[in-house]
Amino acid sequence: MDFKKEETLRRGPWLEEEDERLVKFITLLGERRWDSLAIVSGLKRSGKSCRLRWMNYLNPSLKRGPMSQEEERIIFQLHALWGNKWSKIARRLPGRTDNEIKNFWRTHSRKKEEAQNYVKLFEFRGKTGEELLHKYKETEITRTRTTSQEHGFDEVVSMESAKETNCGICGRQSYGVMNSPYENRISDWISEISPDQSEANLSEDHSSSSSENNINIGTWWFQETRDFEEFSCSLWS
DNA sequence: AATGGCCCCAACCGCCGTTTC
DNA sequence: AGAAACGGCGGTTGGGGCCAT
Repeated sequence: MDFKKEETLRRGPWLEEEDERLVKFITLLGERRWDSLAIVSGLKRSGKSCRLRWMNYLNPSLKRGPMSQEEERIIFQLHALWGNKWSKIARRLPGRTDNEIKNFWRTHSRKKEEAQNYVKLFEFRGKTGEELLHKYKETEITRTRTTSQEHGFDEVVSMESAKETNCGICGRQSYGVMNSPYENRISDWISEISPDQSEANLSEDHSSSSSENNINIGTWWFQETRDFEEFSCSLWS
């Protein structure tokens, strides 16, 4: 890339004004031609950086907040199946990004591994280790709840709730997806520009969420891997 | 109150495959 | 056909926040 051009590019955390400008231009021009979009918008960012910011943070279809148990289970199982194919795994979890899943995995796989090592150690000493696993799960639930509260979300649905389990990976609301002030602002920007379109997207989300399916994904997925793949793919169509 | 260590996650980097011209 | 631009992906980094000391 041109050295002079690169020299003037901004890096590091995005400012609110930059986010707002980016959202406006994406709404006008669409999610493509990122280099051109970066230039036209006047943002002193690379196209790649703009794309990443949108894909990983600004896109209103993204979920916020901690992973549900169902999501965690899916991540662990798919990782066992596919390895570090984060984007592939992310496609099975609408609203979650590869980056998010990658970060989640790095954090929690280590914890889980540690817990399992303890279990092995205690089993070796003649104990069951179930108590430790239980303890681990408890701390994870506590973590999840406090994290949600820290971020100021409107509602937190218990990870044990039957509603959430039944809705699986269907829709944002079924996850107890909450509206952080920042997320609300992004939605406002978009609706300011094209209220019709955002409305349409919302209703589309609703229909594609297929809550009528009422399927407990977590319990049957491993017996019905193929069906699940088809089901989750259909969420994206 | 200061500080050092740890965790989390947004952002960046480099590579590679695909698309466009 | 080939070069350049674009987009996607996985790995890595850096900074902010939290917590224990």
